[in-house]
Amino acid sequence: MVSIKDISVVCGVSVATVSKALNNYKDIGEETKARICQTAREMGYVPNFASKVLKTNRTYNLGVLFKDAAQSGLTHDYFSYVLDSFKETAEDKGYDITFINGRVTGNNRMRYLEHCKYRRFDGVVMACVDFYDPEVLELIRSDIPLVTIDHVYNNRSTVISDNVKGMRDLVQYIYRMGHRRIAYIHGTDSAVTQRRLSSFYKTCEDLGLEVPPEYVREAAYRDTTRAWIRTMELLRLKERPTCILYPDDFAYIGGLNAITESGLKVPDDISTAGYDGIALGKYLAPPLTTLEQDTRRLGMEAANMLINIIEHPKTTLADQILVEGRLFEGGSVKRLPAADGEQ
Amino acid sequence: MVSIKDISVVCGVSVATVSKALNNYKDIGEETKARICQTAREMGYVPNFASKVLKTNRTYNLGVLFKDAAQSGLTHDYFSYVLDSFKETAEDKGYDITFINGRVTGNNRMRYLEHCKYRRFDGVVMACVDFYDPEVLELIRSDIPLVTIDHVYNNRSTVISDNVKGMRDLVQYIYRMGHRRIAYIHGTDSAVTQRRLSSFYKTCEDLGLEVPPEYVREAAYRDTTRAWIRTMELLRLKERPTCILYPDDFAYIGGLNAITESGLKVPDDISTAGYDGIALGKYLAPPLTTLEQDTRRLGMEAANMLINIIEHPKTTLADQILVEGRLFEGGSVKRLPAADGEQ
DNA sequence: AATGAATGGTATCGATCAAAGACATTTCTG
DNA sequence: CAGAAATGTCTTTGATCGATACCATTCATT
Repeated sequence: MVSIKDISVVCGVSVATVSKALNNYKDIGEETKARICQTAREMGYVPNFASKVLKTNRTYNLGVLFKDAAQSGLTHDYFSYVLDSFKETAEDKGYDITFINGRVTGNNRMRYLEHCKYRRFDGVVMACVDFYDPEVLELIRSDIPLVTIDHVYNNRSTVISDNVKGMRDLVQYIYRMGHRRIAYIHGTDSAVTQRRLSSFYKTCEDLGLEVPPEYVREAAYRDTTRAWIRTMELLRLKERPTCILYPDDFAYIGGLNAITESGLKVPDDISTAGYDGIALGKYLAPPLTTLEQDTRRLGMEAANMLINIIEHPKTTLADQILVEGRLFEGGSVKRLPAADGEQ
Repeated sequence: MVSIKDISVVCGVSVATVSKALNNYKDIGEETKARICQTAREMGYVPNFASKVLKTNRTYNLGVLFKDAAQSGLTHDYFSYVLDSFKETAEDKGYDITFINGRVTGNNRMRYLEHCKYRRFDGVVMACVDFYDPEVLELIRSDIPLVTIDHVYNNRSTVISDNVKGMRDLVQYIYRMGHRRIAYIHGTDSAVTQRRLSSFYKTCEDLGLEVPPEYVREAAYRDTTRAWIRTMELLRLKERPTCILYPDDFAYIGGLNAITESGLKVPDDISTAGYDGIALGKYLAPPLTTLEQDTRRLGMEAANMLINIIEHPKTTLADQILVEGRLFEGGSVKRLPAADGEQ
């Protein structure tokens, strides 16, 4: 591997001069600079990242922490979109992406924070993690620049999908379609779930809908089996809902199977809606009505926010960006004759 | 940040001794070692990765190159599974994962190889890339330990999904189900496509099936629109096929829509089969018959292979691991009355 | 005196950075 | 106007980041 030392010898200058030439310092002769850069190129010089980091303490590497309950890893169809967009944006600005994990060295395991310190990430983004995990909290409390996605901590910047508005839009739409008996199979407890659930209740209340307790049930995100069970329970109720909301589009598939197996059809016999807007939903028959999260913008905003914190630590206060979703009108919500004269 | 220097001061020993203690050298007193390790822990010592790399030239970081034609990035539903498994395996062995890209620094863009050299990856895995891209070839020809997935190069190790056997299994199954007019919408030209396509022809020939040229058409992988068009073309043929094979499960969705829009039903009016075995396929109605690729094993083998090359460079020759898939019998292939007396 | 175990000294990896030096040019001063 | 001082431009020197590795040293034991 060729180093600046090698270049300095060839060009007959000192290493410092080479370093300056390659880093575009102003106090260097135009001609010398050109000659050095030219030589560097010819010799196939690639800077040594390790020694650079050692001196500058900047890695241009960002850590990504992600670990959902279902262990879906990179195959998570909401997060993988967000991450992809995050990656694109970060790479455009010269940052690389490395995954944070409980790094193994010998027989020791590093905690997340240790791993971040070890790799000297300039910053960290986290999503979908167990936000009460002590290791996660330790990372949050550290002084590493950090952005969370879909979870708010004190003094930490966040990009968050607007679940309150999203759920409201969804419920209002369903209401406008004439539904008055709306059930909600919600995800397990988390900040996201809480926000969606309270928005669900609030919106129903505003619309003058009563929500029988048995209409609200829990099933883990992306858990098709559980969604199947909950759907069956709802279908067996004496007063069956006319529309069921699911934790997410993927879990919905389980619900859809339950409905089909019960000899019912969407949307003729029962209406449904999901949440997320994953690719597959559009191709179901009928296409699933859902609240499409703006994954591109979520990832992009998170990356910009994080890089901003890294590059302007002084001027950046803990901030919060709310990213709105968009209602996707599939065909899974049937228009009912309005129960009380609404259009 | 605490360094071994700090520890050496506290313990009253030299930095060399601390280094030895922390790295489990044998020529060090048990007691001293214990004391040093204890102190290091108490002081919250985390080794400085950069200086370590500078001396040892080992980063324990692997580069991942992935860029498919459709730019699906991390959301690719075959690759994201492979990568996830690769990541798990690598992390278990103490390696981290970073994405390779045309890294941007200032106004220069690094080529893939430069990026790898810069980050000093111990090894590289590549999948789904344009294998004829000059930058990719440059990387292939370099001396960096490297494993490719689903593409064979001279002198480079590969993990490859057994597309020949996969396609054969699929076609034979369809034949056993009584089908004699089988169409194949294949992906665009690539090693994978070639293998599947020639296996398709070969198997048909072995089974004594003639394949009219108009039964074989092309549509890019994951391209639902193109699959829709090709399906429509096939459905309009005078002698319509009884079964259509698709490039992959995702593209199939486009085909399914074409079929539905034509007023036909799967499998009653026409049978279908995909390739890949993505999660969604099982939840379609009927579940899609497909050749499920063993993504877990592909990722795992690739990681093991790569780490093996890195850690035993001498003893490891360029190798090739074939990973078999598994036929998933969904319900999309209808049993037909056997045309010629087979069971 | 020879052996072996434990520990220490120090050059080194490849870059950056502050400070100093070389040299030419401009400005000042008597 | 000559010579000294100051200024500015470009380049070099050498310390430094934190760990490793080789070789040297110390001291107890055989």
